[in-house]
Amino acid sequence: MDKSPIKELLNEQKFRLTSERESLLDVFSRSSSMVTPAQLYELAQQHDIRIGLTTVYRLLEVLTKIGVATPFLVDGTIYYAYCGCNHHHHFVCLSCHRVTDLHNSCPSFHVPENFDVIAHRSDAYGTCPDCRKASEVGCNP
Amino acid sequence: MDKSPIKELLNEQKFRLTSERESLLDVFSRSSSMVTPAQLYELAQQHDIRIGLTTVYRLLEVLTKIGVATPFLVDGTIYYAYCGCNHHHHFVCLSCHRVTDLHNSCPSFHVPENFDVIAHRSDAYGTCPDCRKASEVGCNP
DNA sequence: AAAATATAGAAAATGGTTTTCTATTATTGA
DNA sequence: TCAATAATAGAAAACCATTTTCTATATTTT
Repeated sequence: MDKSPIKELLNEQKFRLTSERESLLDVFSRSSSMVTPAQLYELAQQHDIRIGLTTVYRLLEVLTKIGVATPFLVDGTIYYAYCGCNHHHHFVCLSCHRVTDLHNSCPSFHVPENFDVIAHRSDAYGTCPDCRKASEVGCNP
Repeated sequence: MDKSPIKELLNEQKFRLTSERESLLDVFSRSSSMVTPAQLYELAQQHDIRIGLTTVYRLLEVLTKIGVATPFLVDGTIYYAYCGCNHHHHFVCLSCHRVTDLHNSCPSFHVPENFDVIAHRSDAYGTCPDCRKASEVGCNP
């Protein structure tokens, strides 16, 4: 993956792309599901990346600030999805938490006078093909 | 406000609308901003409603389950907005957390084959007229 | 009315997240 | 290049929102 655009975004706000963050970012960007900080920490360890949990929290924080990560609240727990550098919407599987990027056109919000829209979220939730199949097969009472 | 549709929704899942919940629901539904559990607890106390913080958490939990409350994650903290019984979208002021209901048509999500959309969220974030004015006036360096 | 079920609330426990502090590492600037 | 400044890493402790326990009370159901 090309990290230079992310590096630029980071630099704009005086954030540094250290080797720890770079490896962690690699793991994060390759994950097809959204992950909790603890899960990302776990993932990193499986890839022999030795970093502290604190570092994971801090990376997710800066990535969220620059828009490369997006936090999701599902059933009370906070997950982060890797979003790269361009705006899009998401389909989130409520069963396996896999995230599929959607490239629909953005909805138009008709807000009252003098309201200033500076961001929006527009995401779909449901069941992905795999989980759908699994639930159909496994449902044997 | 008419609580009977909410009461029905609660009953469907064997939840009870006790007097504590009823008063708390009144306060919650009249709040124009989204609130944290602690803030709702605070609000209740100001209205001389003596309930425990635990009860606030539990009410928000059941209201979320029946779709009458919606949790929002803003800057790492979880807020709940009162949503009543009909689906709509939201404008959230990032400054004062006031919530304005939007009644736009729902966006159409074009998902790949065999993806099953069962819910969606589509919300706008920005600055409300009051906060916009405040920031313009108060910005005196 | 009696039995079963759900709720209220205080107190304690839990656990995700943040803070603190020190040692490194990277960037700036003389 | 060599300081000086600023940002980061990481372990440990602190913090605090949320959940769990447990007992008493209230509401449904039978």
